[in-house]
This record gives sequence, C-alpha cells and structure tokens, in this order.
Amino acid sequence: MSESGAAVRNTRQRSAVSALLAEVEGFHSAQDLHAMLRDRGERVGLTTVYRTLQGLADAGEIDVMRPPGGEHLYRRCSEGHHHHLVCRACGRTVEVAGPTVESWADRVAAQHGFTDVSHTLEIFGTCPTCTP
Amino acid sequence: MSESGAAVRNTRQRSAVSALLAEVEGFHSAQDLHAMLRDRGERVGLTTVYRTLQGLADAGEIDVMRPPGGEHLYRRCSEGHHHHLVCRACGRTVEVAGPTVESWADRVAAQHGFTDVSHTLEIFGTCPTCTP
DNA sequence: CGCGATAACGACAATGATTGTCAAAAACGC
DNA sequence: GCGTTTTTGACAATCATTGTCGTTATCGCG
Repeated sequence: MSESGAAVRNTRQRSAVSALLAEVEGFHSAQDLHAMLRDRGERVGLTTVYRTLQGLADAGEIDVMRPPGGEHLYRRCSEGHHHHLVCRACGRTVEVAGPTVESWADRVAAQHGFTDVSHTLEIFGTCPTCTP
Repeated sequence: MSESGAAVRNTRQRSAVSALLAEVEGFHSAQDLHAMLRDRGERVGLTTVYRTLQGLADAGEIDVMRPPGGEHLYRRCSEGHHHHLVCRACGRTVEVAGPTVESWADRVAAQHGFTDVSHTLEIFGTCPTCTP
C-alpha cells in the first residue's frame, strides 16, 4: 500500500462533478451542485459529492470559500491563484489577482521560519449596484 | 422602533465575557470561553456567551477567525488591524501586520466601485518547530 | 425610591451542514 | 473474464450554532 497502486479511479460520478464544475459560473455549495446533478439526470449521492469536492480541493483543482453564512462554497479554480471580492448585499463575486499579496504572504511567513505556506484572502464590500 | 430606545444594557454576564477576553491570550472558541467562565465561578449560559461574542464582533471589538477545523475562534482584537500566521501542525499563532495588504485590498475594491470594504486574511504554514 | 416596560438571560430543542459507517457495486490490472 | 480494491451511497451520527420563550434583571421615569 505504498506505491504503484496509487489508484485514483475514474468513475462516472467523479466525471459528472468535474464536468459540472467546468460549466457553472461562480461559487456553489455542495448541496447546490448535488441538486444540479440530479436535475441533469445524473444519479449521484450527496455523500459522494462531498467527498469528490474534498478530493478536488485537496488536489488543488478547485477553490473553497467559507463565507460567514455557513456553507462551504466550491468553484473550479483552474489556473493561477486569485482571490475574491464579494458583495455583502447581492453576493456578486469579482476575481482579483494580487501578486503583491502573494509575495508579501510568502515573505512574512518565511521571516518566521514557516514553510509550506498557503493563504486565504477574501475582501468584502458593497458593490456599486447595491450602494444607495 | 426607530430610535430613543437604543438600549444596550450593561449586564454582569457581558462584563464577565469582556473581562475574560481582556485577560486570555490567543484565540478561543465560544465553548472554550464558556468553560473558563464556569471555572471562575461565573454563571453564564452558553447561549449568552455566543450572543455576547456575536455582539462584540459586530461592534468590531473582537476578532473572529474561522479555521478549516470547524469552530469559530474569538479573540480580543484591540488595537490596529493585523492578520495571523497559523501553524498547521501545532496551532501556534503569530500576529503579522501588513500595511501593504491593507492598502492593496482597499485599492482593488475601490477600483471595482466597492465601498465599506473589509477583508479577511489568514496565512497557514508549518512552523520551524514542527518542521522535521 | 420604587415601578413598570423591555432588553437580556438561559435551559432546551431545533437546525443543518458535514462526516462516519459499511455492505454492495463498479473499475482496473492481469 | 476474474478477483482485488476502491468507490459509492443510503442512513445515522456529530456538533457547533441558532431559535424559542418564560423568567429575570436593568434602566428610565415618575
């Protein structure tokens, strides 16, 4: 159980989740995605959706956001590393990239001797549309 | 229901929670704080602790962190705005201040027309002690 | 100083997302 | 094709957090 048989199998359900994530825009909760799959006629268990999403998140193929609201939101986070600017009122999400922040975080962590560094950054505000 | 009776009352329990937060170091969960209060002999309900912490967080008097683990962690976030560098292995927390990030976040948000901006940033890594 | 309105408390139940369990089914290597 | 091993999925369990609602304490005012 050490090598060779790494064994990550290619299943119909896994493909379905990946395919769905490739199509939808923005963030969606696990339950949300599960519902969409059902609508499409794909028969996938909720537990499997959760597990698949976790796996994808571990593999770094998708992005996880934990809004104050409660549920985790997942999104296909293909290329590059970026953060999100979220409207408090309407939930609209804008992607932002910040090389500055990346390097700053890495530098600060390195100064303290930390290795294997990652970070989470979310910006909240009220978007123009929602400003009276 | 518009004004005059703003009414935020000063209760023993509220003082107890504030006092405790003023003394302890680092982050603690609501349940953790509740247990400490009990040890001190303060009789405060868990529900009240949750509500008080929420109120303090709304008022900006304390800081809330939501680690991947699950529970929310609260901390007296007195002066200045800072972020945290957390060790994945031992949980050790280092405070870091980043004027760069602050201004960057504000600027980016402003560029997109967002107002009333706030942000959340957490850096995770493995600290020197936990690095083999 | 005391009284009444009303906010806050608190014990308990409810909620609800996530995780664990485990037998059955599917996938891959040979 | 066949057996082994991963994966699936229905269901139950977990557990932090939130709602409920009668009771209690606080504060403003007479």
